[in-house]
Formats: sequence, structure tokens, C-alpha cells
Amino acid sequence: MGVQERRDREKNRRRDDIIRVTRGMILERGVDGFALQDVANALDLSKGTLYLSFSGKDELLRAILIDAGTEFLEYLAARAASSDSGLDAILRMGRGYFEFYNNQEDAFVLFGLMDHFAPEFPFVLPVTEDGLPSVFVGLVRGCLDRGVADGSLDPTLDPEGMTLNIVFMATSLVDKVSKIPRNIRAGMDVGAVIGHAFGLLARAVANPAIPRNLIDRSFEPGARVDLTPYWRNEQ
Amino acid sequence: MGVQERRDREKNRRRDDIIRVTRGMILERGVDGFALQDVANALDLSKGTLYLSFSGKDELLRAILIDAGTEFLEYLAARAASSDSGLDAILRMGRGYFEFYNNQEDAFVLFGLMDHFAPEFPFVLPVTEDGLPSVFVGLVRGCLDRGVADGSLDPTLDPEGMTLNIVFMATSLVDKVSKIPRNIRAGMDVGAVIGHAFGLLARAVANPAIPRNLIDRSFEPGARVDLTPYWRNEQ
Amino acid sequence: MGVQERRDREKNRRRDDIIRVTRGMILERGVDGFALQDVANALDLSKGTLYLSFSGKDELLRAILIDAGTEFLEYLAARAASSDSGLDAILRMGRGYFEFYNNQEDAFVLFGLMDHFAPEFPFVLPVTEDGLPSVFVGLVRGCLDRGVADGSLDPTLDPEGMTLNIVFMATSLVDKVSKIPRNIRAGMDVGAVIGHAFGLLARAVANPAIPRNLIDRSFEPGARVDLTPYWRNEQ
Amino acid sequence: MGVQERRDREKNRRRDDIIRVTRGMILERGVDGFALQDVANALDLSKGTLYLSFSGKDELLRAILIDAGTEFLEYLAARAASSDSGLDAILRMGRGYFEFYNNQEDAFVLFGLMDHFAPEFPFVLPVTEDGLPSVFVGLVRGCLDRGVADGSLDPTLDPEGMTLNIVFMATSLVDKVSKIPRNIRAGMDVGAVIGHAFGLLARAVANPAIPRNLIDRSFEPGARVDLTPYWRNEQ
DNA sequence: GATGAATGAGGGTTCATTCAT
DNA sequence: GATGAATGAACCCTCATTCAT
Repeated sequence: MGVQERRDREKNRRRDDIIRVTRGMILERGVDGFALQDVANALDLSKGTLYLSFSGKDELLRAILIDAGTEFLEYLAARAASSDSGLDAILRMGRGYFEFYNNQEDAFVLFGLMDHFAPEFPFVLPVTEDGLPSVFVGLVRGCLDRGVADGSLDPTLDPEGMTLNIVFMATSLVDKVSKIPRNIRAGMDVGAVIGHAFGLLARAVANPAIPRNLIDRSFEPGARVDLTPYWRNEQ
Repeated sequence: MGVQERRDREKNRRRDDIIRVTRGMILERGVDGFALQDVANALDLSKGTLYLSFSGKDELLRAILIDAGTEFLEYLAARAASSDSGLDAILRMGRGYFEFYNNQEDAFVLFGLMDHFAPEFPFVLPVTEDGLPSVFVGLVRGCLDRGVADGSLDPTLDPEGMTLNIVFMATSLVDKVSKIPRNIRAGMDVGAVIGHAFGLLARAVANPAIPRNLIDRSFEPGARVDLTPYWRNEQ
Repeated sequence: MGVQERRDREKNRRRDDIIRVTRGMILERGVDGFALQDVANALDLSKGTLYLSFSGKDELLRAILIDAGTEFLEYLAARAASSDSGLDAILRMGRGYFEFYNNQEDAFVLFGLMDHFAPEFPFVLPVTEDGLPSVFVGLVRGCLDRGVADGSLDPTLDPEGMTLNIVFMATSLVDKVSKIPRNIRAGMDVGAVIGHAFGLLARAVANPAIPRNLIDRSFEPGARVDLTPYWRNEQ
Repeated sequence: MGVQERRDREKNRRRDDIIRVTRGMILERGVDGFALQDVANALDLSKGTLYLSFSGKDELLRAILIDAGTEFLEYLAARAASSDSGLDAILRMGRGYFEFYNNQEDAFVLFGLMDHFAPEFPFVLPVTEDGLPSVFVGLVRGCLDRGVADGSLDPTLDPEGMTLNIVFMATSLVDKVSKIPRNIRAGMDVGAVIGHAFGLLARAVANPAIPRNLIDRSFEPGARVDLTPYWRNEQ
């Protein structure tokens, strides 16, 4: 009993070690920039040992990238869920993007590599695949639909088209950041860039009755701005 | 002399052939999806001959991607040059993005691969490298400075920070598009998505006195909207 | 003692399980088509456990193939033993071949793989090795000697040379059948082909005074033909 | 001109070298008993160089085995073609088997490996594949049909069934021989064994009016026996 | 006795690059 | 200048076997 348990723990630890080292190599040298031999060496393992935890390089990469993607999307979904209007959900997701980058830079970057690794599942596609893409697309679409219904978003909005645009832009930013070499990234305020971009998006979809500067302000860290009066009046 | 000249012409033609074929292969199969042998075969050349025009695969790829980048940036620079205000320059560049994609999709896509291939020259960096990046950065910066000076842009704008943001977002979109597989791209109105994104950017930087819907309208194909009255009044 | 006994029984059962599963895999995928891991998985054992019963893959395969060979040869030996003349013994062994194939196709096929796996003990060799070969060779040789002595076989026969020929041809057929993929084998009347071949052999070695058609007839299933009058007369 | 020619010659020589060495290794150690590295080493080449002549191990093996098979079948076809009756054709092919073995032992042996290597084309199948199998099957079938028509073969013969039997037996012998290790083979009169087997086959299919001993005699090396009177009388 | 993680040698294949011709 | 044969390092992957637990 204890033996089995310990073995599982060891196995998980091994798996985690491999993932950790590989994550680092992906971030450092890119998906094609390292060999399994490198991973094995870094862990003082033989190459064959890696195959006990993963069926091959493919699965290893997928595991890492999908993990990162899932982590990211779950974070965003949680943010959106705790909102009280469609606009609020959009704003929260936007801030989430920003905050997630600052806290989990690596996962954010890895998330951006998904398309490179699995271009057959581009996140911009509104197609229903049995994978993560639809999660993000569905997430954004849900916020827009909700916002149009509750009046917090521009009533003339085309939810379907705008979903595509937002997803496209959001994932573009992620992709972009994922390809900036670490050392250069360190010298940039990437978080601020991302925040700005989402500020723009919010302004584009909000109910026009809401003063734009309030939207901008709501993106400032720790801000607590109540926008409801503006659009509730309109209803 | 005539002999020398002809030799040079031949050499250039050879070089162009190689570039042309390789471009196609990059677009079709990706940067890592083809071998030099494929290029040689397609041109009925021997593999070794390629090394007479390029010092290796690396240089070949660089040449192609930088060509594409140059072509793209020159197009944008020409658009910006023929403007009569900073805002107009921004709008022209935005429309240029849109139009260039529709007319020169390939170059647009290849431009987007630059970062993937040469991440040491990311376009987002405002640093002055001896390469293209500074061209784009300088281009955008010039428009913003001009617009702030002539009143067509938001006077409260921080030109340096906003340059970074715009370049970042613009190149993000390009990168993103460059990674969508051709067949999927064909089913999307990518041009429209790009157009939307730049519409948002323009709204963000324009002088607030200008009605937003006029800015939007100015992005419609073939539009001729005169925005000058609004900001000239303000001055 | 009881404990020891039970342990032995368990050990034998384990060994038999391994052999059974491996047999199936050999027949299904060929000698090189499976890994020890597959065997272990099929039995819910660990790979290492297999080494408690067998010193390695080699010994395991040997055991299986030799088992199959032994089973086959014992069957033939029993058939030959219950005969009342050399010719009868040959005929019985021939029919035995045929019948064994129909009843124990798998063992027959595995028997044929012996040479492939252990070509150093080819069954055709009349040499006395410390293995099975000599059993078959001795079996056939015994029948021929007996038949020459009792007059049922062609008196001009060279027992030594003919033994070689018969063993060679008989094992050739077995080998051949063992390499026909199962699905194709299912569509052929392999038993009939084998029966024909042995009919030919019997005709070749019988006392010429015996009408050939009677020999043929004696190969028909369930036939009871008394050939003794013909050669007894001759004596 | 001369350059191209010489290059081709060199290339062919290289290819032939590889084939020669590989043939030896197949005969010595079996199809699975050697690695491309061994071949490369034996020729003082790098492993990669082999890929200039063959697309992989598969193609190399196929080339060798199919070459051997073609050579063998063409030899037999030529023998059969120069016959003056169905029986004669059978006898000639039989002697051809025998002679080919003595003269071209290696090709004979390699021919026998075809099934092992490409079991999807077993020679025993009368199916019409676009490959060698049908050649041999068709060859034998043609002889039988001819012999039944001209009276030299047993008129009660079932050509279709007998074709299968003969092909089966003939290829069985080839297979068998191909698996005997070279050193052991050297101590056996394999040619004689093969000759005997075909003698039996001939006796089985010949017109019964022909004395069997004459058939036997016709298999002796250099024999010139006219069997026509016997079956011509019957007609 | 049983486990299964770990090994490590080896296999086939690809490809950018070199260099004698 | 042009060739293309040759290289050799790398890469991913498989698997029989060992051994500490």
C-alpha cells in the first residue's frame, strides 16, 4: 500500500521533473531547439527513461502546452464567472490576461506556443473541436452574448464576428509574447502592453453611453469602478 | 565588363530563382518543412550550387524573410509619406496593412515569420538595431510625433509608449496570420479582422474631438472622409 | 513438502501461462512481431517476472517451439508405432501429418518455425544432435528400414538417402505452411495440399507391386485398405 | 559526356557493391541479422551513403530478393519455353530447379526468402497480383494445361488443384533450403534432394502409360530420353 | 518471489554542409 | 562555376535485460 503510493509519487515526481526541465528548454530554445537527449542529460537520466513517462516527444510537448493552455483558460474562465455583467466579464478577462502574464509568465508564453505546435487547432477558429479552442471561443462568445442581452455592451454589436476578432487579437498577443526571447522580454513592460491592448478592446465593445475614460481607468491595477449606472439608465 | 555584367545578372537570376522557390516552400510547408534538396530539385540544380548564392540555409531564410519585410515596410512607408497629417498617416498605414494583406498575402505572411526565424530582431523592440526593426518603429513613431504636433492625435498621447504598443499589436497580428495554415486561412476573412484591429487602434490615438464613427468609416474600402475640420477647430 | 509442491505447481502454471500467451503472439504476429512487454501485459505480470520462468526471450521461444515440435513428433511416433508394416507406418505417418494439421494447426505451424528460429538444428540433418531432429529422422529411418525388411517397401530403396529426402520434403511443407499469414491460410485447403504431397511420397517408396491407386485411396479420410496381399505375395 | 557516363558507372558500381555485400549478409545472418551500419562498415562507407543508392533498408532488401526471384523465374520460363510437350515442360522446369540450384545457389536461396520478407505475396497463391507470384503460378499452370491437351500428362488431372500443389511443394523446397545455414548446407547434396522431389512430382502428373523408371531416368543429368512414343500411342 | 523503473546499445532515417572532380 | 557523392552528427524510438526495493 505504502509502496504503491510512494511509487506513484516517485513516478509523478519524475514526470514533473521532465516537464519542468522541458518547459525551461521550450522557453529558452523553442520547441524545435532541443532534443530529448538534452532533457535526459539535464536530469541525469537515460533517454529511454523519458519514454516511461511519455510515449514520445510529441506527447511530452502536448502535455506541457496543453497544461499551460488549460491553466490559462481556467484562470480566465474563473475571472469571467465572477462578473455581474457582460461588460464586466470582458473587463475581468482582460485584466486577467494582464495579471496572469505578470504572475505566470511562463504558462502564458507556453500557451502562445500551442498554435505553433498544433496549428491544426488554431485558437482563432470558432469551429467546435474537441479540445481547448472552443473553450476560449465559447468563453468570449458567452461574455458578448451576455453583455448584449444585459445592455452593458454596444447593442449594435455582432457577437459572432466580434468573438472572432477578440479571440484573434488576444491570441495574437499571446503568440507574440511567447516568441520574444527571455532576455529581451525582461527589459519590456509586456504586462502594460497587453493591458493597453485589452483596454482598446473593451472600449470597442462597451455600450457607447459609458465614458471611455472610465473604462480605461477600470483597467488600472486594483481599480474598482462601477460602470453600471451608465448602461442601466439606457435600458 | 560586358562579361562581368552578364555574369552578375545570371548570378542574380539564380539567386532570385532560389528565393522564389524557397518562398513557396516556406508558405506551403513552413520553415522547417522542407530541405535544401527540395529547393535544388525544384530548380534542377544541385544542392551544392545553392551554396554559391547563399552561405547556408540560414542566410537563405534570412534573405527571404528580410526581403518580405522590406517590401512590406516600404509599402507602408510610401503610404504614410503621402499623408497630410499624423492621424492621416496612421489611418493610411492601417489601411495599408489591410490592403497589403489582400494584395500581397504571401509577403505579409513571410513578414510574420521573421520573429520565428530571427527572434533576436523582434519588431517590437524600440532599440536601434542595424536591421529593419527600427524602420517600422521609426515609421510609427514619426506618425505619432507628427500627429501630436499638428493636433490630429490625442494631445495627451505618450508617443514613445504608444509606439511600442502599436508596433506590438500590429506585428502580433501579422505573426498570428502567418501561422494559420493556408487552407484554414482561405476560409476566414482575415483582411476584415486586420482592418477591425486597426480601426480600434486609430480610435485610441485620434484626437478625441473626432467622432469615432467617422474614423471607423474611414477604414471602409475606398472611403474618402475628411477628418481635418474636427481637429483643426481644436487647435 | 506440501508447500514446496504447491510452489512448483504455481511456477509451472506461470510458465504455462507465459507459453500460452506467447504462442498466440507468435502465431498472430510472428517471432519478431512482439515484445516481452506485450506478453507481460497480457498476463498482468511485470516484465521482470518473465525472467523468473525463462532466462530470456530466446529460451522462451525455444521452449515454445520445441514443445510444439515434441507434441507433433510424439503424435507421429504414436501413429507409426501402431502399424503392422513399414509401409503402413509410412502411410500412418503421412495421414498423421494431414490429420495433425487439421486438428492442431497451431502446433503444426509452430513446429515449422523451429528452423527459422533455431536454424542450427535443422530437422533435415541426419546428424545426431542432442535435440529433436534425430527423433524425426530416426522415426522415418525406422519405418523405412522396417519396410525394406518386411517387403512392404521397394526393396531397391536406399534407406539413408530416402530418409533425408522424406524428412526434407515433410519439413519443407511444414515450414511453408507456417509462413502463410493466417488470413490467407484460412482460404486454402492446406490439409489437402499436405495430403497430396504425402500421397506422392508413399507412391515413391512403396513396393512397386502395390497398385498405386490403392495407395492413393488409403489416404482418403477414414479409409481402410489392406495392402498386405500385394507385397506378401512378393516375398 | 564521358563524365556523366563514368558517374553512372560509379553509381552502378556502388549500388552493386551494396547489393553484393548485403546479399552476403542476408545469406550469412538472415534478413534481420544485420544492420545497415554493418553494410556501410564492410564497404568503408558512411551509413548515410547507402541512402544515395536505396531509399532505405526495405528497398534494398526488396531489390535483392526480387532480383533473385526474377532471375530464377526467368531461368525456369526459358526452360519451359523450349519444350515440346506439357510433360516435357514440367520435366525441364524440374531439371531447371535442380540445375539452377547447383549453378546459382545464392539466387535460389534468396528467392526462398521472398515469402519471409514479403509474406503478403506468397507464391502459393493463385491470385493475380501485379508481381512475381502470378508468373510462377502461371508458368506451372501453362505447362499442365498444355500437357493435358497434348496427352503427355494424366488426362484425369485437375490442372487448377495440381498447380497449387506443385507450386506449393516447389516453393516449400526453396524456402527450406534458404534457411539451412551455409556451413551445414555445404555438407549436404541439396541438389540431389531437390531433384528427387521433382522426380516424384513428374511421376505423379505424367500420363500413366509412361513407364515411371523412364521418367526417373530423364532426371539424370544430361539425360536424353524420348517419352513421346508412350503417350502419343495413347492418343 | 515479484516488481517495474532504469538502462544503454542499437536501429533506421534525415539533412546541412563539404569537397574532389 | 557547377556538380552530386559523401559525410557524420543528430534525432526519435525500441526493447531485452538488469537490479534495487
